[in-house]
Amino acid sequence: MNGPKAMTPGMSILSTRLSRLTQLQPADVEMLQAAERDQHRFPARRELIREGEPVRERRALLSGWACRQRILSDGRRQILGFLLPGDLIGVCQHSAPLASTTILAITEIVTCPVPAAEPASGLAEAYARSAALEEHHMLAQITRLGRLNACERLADWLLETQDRLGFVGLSTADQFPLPITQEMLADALGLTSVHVNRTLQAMRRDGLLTSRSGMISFPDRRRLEDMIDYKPARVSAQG
Amino acid sequence: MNGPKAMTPGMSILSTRLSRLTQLQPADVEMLQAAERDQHRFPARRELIREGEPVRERRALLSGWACRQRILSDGRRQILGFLLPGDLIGVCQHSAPLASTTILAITEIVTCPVPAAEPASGLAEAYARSAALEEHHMLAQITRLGRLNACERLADWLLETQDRLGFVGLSTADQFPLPITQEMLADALGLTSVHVNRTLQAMRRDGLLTSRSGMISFPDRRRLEDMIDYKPARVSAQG
DNA sequence: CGATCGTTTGACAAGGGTCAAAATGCGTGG
DNA sequence: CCACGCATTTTGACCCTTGTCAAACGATCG
Repeated sequence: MNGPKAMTPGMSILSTRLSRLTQLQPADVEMLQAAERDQHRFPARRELIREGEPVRERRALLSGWACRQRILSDGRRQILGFLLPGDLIGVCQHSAPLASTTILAITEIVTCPVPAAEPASGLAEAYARSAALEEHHMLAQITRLGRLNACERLADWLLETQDRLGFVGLSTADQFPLPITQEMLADALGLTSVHVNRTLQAMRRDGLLTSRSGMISFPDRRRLEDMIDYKPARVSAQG
Repeated sequence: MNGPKAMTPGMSILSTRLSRLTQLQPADVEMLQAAERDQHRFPARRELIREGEPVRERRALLSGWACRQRILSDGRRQILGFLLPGDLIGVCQHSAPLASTTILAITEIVTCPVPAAEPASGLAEAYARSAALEEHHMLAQITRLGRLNACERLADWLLETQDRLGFVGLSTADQFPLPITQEMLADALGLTSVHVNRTLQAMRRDGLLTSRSGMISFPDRRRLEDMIDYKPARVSAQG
């Protein structure tokens, strides 16, 4: 578990990501950067929100990894998705919302509050596009679990994750951090950790990926993309 | 394929569902009922929206079933979710949205336009809660595909579907219409139609369900619920 | 230098997939 | 009212991907 060290303390990840989602007014960027100064730190393994409880406040992730998860009554776990730096947590349009999932810090994480947006403002548009992206990820997850085999699931998820990290400048062209265990990967991809392990080994043998000390890289990303017909997320006609 | 006949032509399904989601002003209800008069009919198998194309208008489903689906390059299909009477289609907060999935009419369907809502109005709240419910269904779908076996997937999906239909008065306590083929069920649940068939037979043998001419009923719904630890959707602290 | 967590390996089992064909149901037209 | 044609459901035999259980190995940290 060595992700946090690899990530910068998040100087302005939130405003970076949101202004890449849509053009923001300078006043909005300032407001976001002010909010980012109000940082709150959580240790790894801490639950931020528990499924079914009222959502108190809207927060954004500035650094570290978190996940949304559900535990079944017999102990099986499903990781519904991962939260990466720049992502919004619990931002939702209706009043009195209940948390739809538990949110768990994977590494140590830093969060900040998310300023409220005027209706129809650029900021509101950015939040809406962020939500649309999140929906896109959920749909991708459904397709992965429903119709892809183990190798395809891994490839698809890794490509998506590299894109998401790259979007906020946390992935270089050739490598990115992966601060999660194979067991978490298994719980996210609907597999067992044993099978994830074997599939990763096979992919390494085939030259599809290499990894060392929590960093992943693709010798030939194009080949991976072609293998599973990967398409990057696209949510709006503008940008 | 005999669902449509079993459903009423949708006198006021939309306003019924939305006002069950949150308290609405009489003026809002009137506006919705006016919108419902502007009906548009689509034949079964027609694509309403194609993935990646701009979303032109917001519509609501008044009667019939539709689904959101994705086709992989080699022909595999994943059904991401089903749209039932009262559901909103393509309602989204940001400008210039692109359709995240193709939407396909399963039976013949009737739709109407969805009136725009004032920010912070009761109507806006209703739309937001509808979106939250939709997110809930996607999360349930992820858990189903990731961590439930074939029988559990069927049971979980059937219970959820009965609840959704019951919410708009389309399910009596003991039976509800299921106007879809086993192959569609397979594409939704990440299985093959052969396996869906065998699993359904096993469930009938075990007295978990009975079906005849497109109607499903549960001899003992409680038993099914206990079997998979089913919890009905809950999205807001109020109601 | 144990203790602990995570990764790796092996042998075996099983849930679910594949392929192909038969049976059933159903709408249509004569 | 019957017969035909198509879609859907059902069945059988066989196989493969993935899961299970258990143990060994490796790294990291107090």
